[in-house]
Amino acid sequence: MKLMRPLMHPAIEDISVEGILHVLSDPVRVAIYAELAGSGSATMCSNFLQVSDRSIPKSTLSQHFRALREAGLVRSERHGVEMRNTSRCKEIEQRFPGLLPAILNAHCVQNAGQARAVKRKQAVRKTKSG
Amino acid sequence: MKLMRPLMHPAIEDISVEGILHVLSDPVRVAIYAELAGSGSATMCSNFLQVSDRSIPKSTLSQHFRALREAGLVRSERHGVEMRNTSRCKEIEQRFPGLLPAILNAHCVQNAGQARAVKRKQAVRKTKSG
DNA sequence: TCCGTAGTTCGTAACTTATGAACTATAGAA
DNA sequence: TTCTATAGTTCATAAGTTACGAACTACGGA
Repeated sequence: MKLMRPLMHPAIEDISVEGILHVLSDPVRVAIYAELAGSGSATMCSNFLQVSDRSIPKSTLSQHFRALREAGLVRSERHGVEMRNTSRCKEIEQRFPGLLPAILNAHCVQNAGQARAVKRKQAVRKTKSG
Repeated sequence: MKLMRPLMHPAIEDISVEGILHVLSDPVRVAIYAELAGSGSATMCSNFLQVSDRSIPKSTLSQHFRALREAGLVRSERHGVEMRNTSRCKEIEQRFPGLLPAILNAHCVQNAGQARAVKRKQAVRKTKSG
């Protein structure tokens, strides 16, 4: 009978810039983290994402949360059958001031730019067809 | 006779946060970039690194510079037999304000912390032996 | 005790990265 | 022009990483 390993969280001083950058260099993981740390709710259970985007298998999501946790970006706690994740942004802000805000802001800028590009394309298509 | 492909540089609007984070999540590449963009000289030829750190094979260094270039962090130009690399930090600062300064600063913080940890260990060793 | 839900682990296929050997490209000497 | 040295690139491949389905654990409630 193989048992589940306990959840590992690095101490704040063991969190590395490379680790943070690596974990946030994946589009799914930045999106999760942006939701958690940004405008969204302070806590998020992994299942929320499975419900909102059925395209990501749950084993993959589980690995993404593990990556976020082991890089120190997120604190996870089991509550009954579900897992609650909270951002460790305050701690990280102490160690690496400005890093996470800058990344999240860049992420927003990029998303806004993409949305604008899509609108432009739609407008062009309408002009051609009309 | 296979010829060398031309150097590809993305347009500023095609540079992605994920690409930047991924490329800078490698310790060798952040170190190169920090040297280029930070306190060091504005231009750097790849060979400089081979001379200063013999432990990295030149084919590996070549790939690292290609990664930096294709993520949009660096502009490379061939000058005779050597390659000159310059940071594209001004352009990136326009697109993603504060992102690169925050990463470079975090990198400094981390290096400073590591240096302090090493000194602490040395001090402990001296106390034990003395 | 059995079922359903939430998440984890494992095996493996697909992808990425590092590196040595062989190459291109250029400058300068003979 | 041809030879030689230097700087960097490409290619093959070995080593490492990641994604995902199937089978599992863990917990709550009927």
